[in-house]
Amino acid sequence: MTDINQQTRPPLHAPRPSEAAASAPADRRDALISCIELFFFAYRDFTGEPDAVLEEYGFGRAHHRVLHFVHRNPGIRVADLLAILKITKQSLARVLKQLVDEGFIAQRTGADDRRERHLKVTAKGAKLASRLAELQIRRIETALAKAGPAGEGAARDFLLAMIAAEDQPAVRSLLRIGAGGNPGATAGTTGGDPAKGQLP
Amino acid sequence: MTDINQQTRPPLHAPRPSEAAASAPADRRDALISCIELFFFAYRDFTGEPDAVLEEYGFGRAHHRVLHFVHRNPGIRVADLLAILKITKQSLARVLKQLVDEGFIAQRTGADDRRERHLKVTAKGAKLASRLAELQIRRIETALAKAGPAGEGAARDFLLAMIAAEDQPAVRSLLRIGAGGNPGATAGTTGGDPAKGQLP
DNA sequence: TGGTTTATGTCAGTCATGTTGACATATTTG
DNA sequence: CAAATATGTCAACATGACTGACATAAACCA
Repeated sequence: MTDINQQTRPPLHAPRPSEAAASAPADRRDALISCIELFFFAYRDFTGEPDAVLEEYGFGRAHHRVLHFVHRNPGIRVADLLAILKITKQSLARVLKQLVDEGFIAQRTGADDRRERHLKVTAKGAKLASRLAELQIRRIETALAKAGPAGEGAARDFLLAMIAAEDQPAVRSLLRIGAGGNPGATAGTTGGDPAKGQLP
Repeated sequence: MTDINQQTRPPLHAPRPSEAAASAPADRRDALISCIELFFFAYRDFTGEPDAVLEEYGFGRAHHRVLHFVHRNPGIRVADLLAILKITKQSLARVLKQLVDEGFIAQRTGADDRRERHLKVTAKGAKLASRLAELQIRRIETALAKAGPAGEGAARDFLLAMIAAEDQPAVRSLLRIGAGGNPGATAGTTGGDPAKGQLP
């Protein structure tokens, strides 16, 4: 198997044609493209460690997402989970059923509206969710540290701004985040009660 | 269908037990957990627009990744692509075959070593790759702008630091990135020729 | 009250993308 | 020439997404 880390060949990249010219925009474009790639590699490694743990339980990425958001939002309804994950109820059903059957998540009929199912993690589920979160927290903590103290806010602003504009109010509400670091940029959109209306 | 954006219910989150206590670490933990969620939402939206375009062609995420790295690394060998993507040759074969059959990628037998296949995009492939890259570039450009001018470097450092330490040399080389923004943090690891040895 | 809407669950089939394992072919290398 | 290497290919399988159809219970409303 060709290891990515032991090669004795010339650099992979032929200099791109536009690169030699004194073109500032081409350099700029290159920098942005490398951000695309950084984001790809970063996300892959971000999920890598949890995936290894989940495998011990016979779970996958989908289980992690469900467990995480139920852990973070005790009493969440099925419909809310679907809205957050943006998957179909059939997709959710498969993994949720496993998590419930194996005792990681408990369901309870809604008191107000008895059609609703409210989900929360069991002690067992909380333990696994915390273990997985710990791995990602540590990685993020280290990465933020390397971005510097001032860089932490910037990194958060960057991630938030990467989210589609139409989803941002919901995400801000879900995460209890105020207006972004650069006020004015989203002015006009920030005119809502941050704690109400976006997600149930 | 419950829309994520029109609800009239109380806030989803019950305040977590640890939240009321004057615990700085719990707040810190919460902030980091919201980064986990930001990263999840950000990556999903990051790939959302390209996915919609790819669908027009009957392609998926896997096709985009292959097309992207071939576009960025003309003449790349199959083995190198496998090392970058970290998938099996069987997985690669399926999507690569489609891209070749449909004229987006061309193969050429290696001049030095005739066992090797060197891949590059065709004009048609370059056009699609550029179109997809443009979508992601614009999103990143906007997001970096919102992180502020000083935040741009921080965001890049953050993403790079999110990558597993053992992959960083290879990624730095692939992206032609020098040592990270915070010198000293990775000191000792940075002692290599940046343009050689990591990837072919 | 009774019909409609809503929240949820479930069956059945399909698709995309990853995996393992086995094996074939061409070419380079020792 | 034998062994190692780079690539390709067949077959089977797992995961996690999708669509479409239908069932049930509860709430809402005219």
